[in-house]
Amino acid sequence: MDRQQTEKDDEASEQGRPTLKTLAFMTGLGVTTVSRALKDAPEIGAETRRRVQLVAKQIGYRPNRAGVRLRTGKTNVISLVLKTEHEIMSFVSDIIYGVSEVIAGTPYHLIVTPYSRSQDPLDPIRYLVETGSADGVIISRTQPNDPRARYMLERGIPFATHGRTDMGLIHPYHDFDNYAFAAEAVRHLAGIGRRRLALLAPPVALTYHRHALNGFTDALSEVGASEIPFNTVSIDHSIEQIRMRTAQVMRRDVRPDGFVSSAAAATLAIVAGIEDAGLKLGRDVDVVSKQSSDLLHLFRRELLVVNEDFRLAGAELARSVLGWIGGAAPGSLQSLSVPTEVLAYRRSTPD
Amino acid sequence: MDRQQTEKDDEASEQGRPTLKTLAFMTGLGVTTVSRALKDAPEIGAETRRRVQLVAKQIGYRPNRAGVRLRTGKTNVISLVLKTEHEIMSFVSDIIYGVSEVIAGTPYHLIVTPYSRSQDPLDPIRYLVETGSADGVIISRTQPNDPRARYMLERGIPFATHGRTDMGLIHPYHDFDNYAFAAEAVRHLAGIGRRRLALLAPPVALTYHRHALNGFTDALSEVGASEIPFNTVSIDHSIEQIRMRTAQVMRRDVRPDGFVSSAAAATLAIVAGIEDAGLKLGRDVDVVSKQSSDLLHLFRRELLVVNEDFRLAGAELARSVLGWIGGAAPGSLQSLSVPTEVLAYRRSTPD
DNA sequence: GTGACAATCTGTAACGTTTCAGGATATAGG
DNA sequence: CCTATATCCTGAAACGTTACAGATTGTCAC
Repeated sequence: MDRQQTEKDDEASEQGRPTLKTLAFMTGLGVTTVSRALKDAPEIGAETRRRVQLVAKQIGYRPNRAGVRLRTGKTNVISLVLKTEHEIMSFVSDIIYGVSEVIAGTPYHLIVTPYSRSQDPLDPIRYLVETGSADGVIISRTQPNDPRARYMLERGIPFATHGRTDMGLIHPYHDFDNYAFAAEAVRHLAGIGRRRLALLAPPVALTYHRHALNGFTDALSEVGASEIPFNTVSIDHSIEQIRMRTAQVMRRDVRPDGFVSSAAAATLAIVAGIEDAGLKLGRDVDVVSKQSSDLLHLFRRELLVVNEDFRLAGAELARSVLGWIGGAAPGSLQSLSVPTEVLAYRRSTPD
Repeated sequence: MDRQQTEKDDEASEQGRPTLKTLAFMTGLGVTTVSRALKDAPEIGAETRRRVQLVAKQIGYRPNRAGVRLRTGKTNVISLVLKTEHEIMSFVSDIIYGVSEVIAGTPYHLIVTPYSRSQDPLDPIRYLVETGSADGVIISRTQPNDPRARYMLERGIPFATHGRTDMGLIHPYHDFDNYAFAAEAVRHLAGIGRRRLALLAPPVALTYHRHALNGFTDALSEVGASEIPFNTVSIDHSIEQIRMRTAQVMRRDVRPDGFVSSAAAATLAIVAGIEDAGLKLGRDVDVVSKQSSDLLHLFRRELLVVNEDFRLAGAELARSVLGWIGGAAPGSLQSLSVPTEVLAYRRSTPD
């Protein structure tokens, strides 16, 4: 009797999770054949292929990620790079859910790679690229001239940015149309008689600062309203800073009668500042704000809102990265989310 | 001249990232020696050790994760298992930041493993364990008799729960003391003259439902106040449902003059419901709410709040899991976060 | 001088996968 | 009957790491 098989018997009867070797033993085929059969290689007979796949499914075979990764370099990982500073009413959970939605049912895992304020934003990217820790990367807080995007383009690693760059380089992105948002907001405010408008913009360093600003000023001249400068704060400032600054500007003789706010949390601060100055929302001043969940109307029903869907953003970003990894042209993986119209929950009548 | 070295020369002069082989070539040592030297093994000469470590640092050697994982089974991954349903004002970003904080500077990566409402919560856990995808797991939405905790205990995989179980089994957890929160809230409301209190509790299935409820009822009898039943909704219900239900109960003859709310988003709904019924916060009724970021006082300054720090929770959970992986006793890795006292921003005087 | 022993170091194998370079068999062409 | 070719399958090697089982020194006791 042939006892050279002893080793193989042992291996295959071991308890651990099944490997290609297990499958090979069970089907009586070679490891190579099994590997090929599982990925529908054409040089494997149709019947063999079905047989292998059946057995694999039956015993719940799952390729060992470490094995694949070591051999091929493919990590099956998408990394979401995040700044860990506390953003109040943060949208990152929504982005994560959006990404998750898309990669569920793919072999991809989502890893979250954090960096802190004190760090160079390039650090985590370098780490990921140098250690080959991910097949694709998603970044946010995108800048017009973004060193991270440039770096990844140079190394040829697929990525997508939340927000656009402005370097003449082509890469996948998803962005909310902040130009349209700001412009619509201004038009709406003008439509209800507001003439002196202030913009609480995103931080200057980020690309969408300019988008929002341009939409704001373009619409201002279109409707013939004027701007009250409000650029000493941005939505990155603290609630308290925005609140104080708002109160200050509202106490002036020439004060805004309308605000455009690029973030929901900041809007709370603006409203607080307005009320600190003894003025009333909806009567003395109106505020149009972006929001990512439908909460602002509970806060003050006079608030005017435009919705931004971060879960959608996450999903689009994930789709883009996977698309690039899958070989699609980066230029074809760009999307822009069109704002909803300005929504008024209920306006109190000015008296 | 010895040209048997040709192969080795080639390998070491390749461009890719350095491996043990590269280091071995550069130092003139064997791969095994290098591997040992890097982990301070005692059988390596002190000088050799320093030399290897110096070179490794110089050329920026980083162990290949796939190699380690394949050989040892160690993934250097912590998985955070999350339900992906849209939670408004979600705290998951804070938890993620807290976890990140702790695992920064360790070789660990954080992967987010989602599951959706429709799925068995055990599914993602089974996946992780069966595929050996993580060295440690963090779960939330913990139940008194939690199948996930039981499963992981059986398989011996380190984990920590956000919230406690009640199965007589010992495992690491971090929890906010919701008993103390609810009790304190009741005492505070009683202290300002409120006698008929309603509790908006966490969903019944979760362990901290009972904690909150017990704290609530114990304190009620302690201060001699009475409960207005409000258990047809929980903080898992939609804003609209909570709002409607609040308005209903506030229109009754015998209505609450105080609420204890276990979540900030739900509090917005409660307040909206109160005002729907034509009543005034701070005059007709007071509300004590948990909050995880300091926003509620902007919403209505009459709100009474207790802060819960989810970033801390994330950090503690990460520390617990790492501790367990590191061999600490699970029983020593449990922590309970004591609530801050009830904070009043500013109360309007009842008239 | 020799055996024992400690101190350092090293090669080989293995983890699970895919790729490379074939090998075996059958079919067809001449 | 032999060769060419297509079809289907296979073993060996490699990815980077660690564990195992030595190998090579030098030192010391006797």
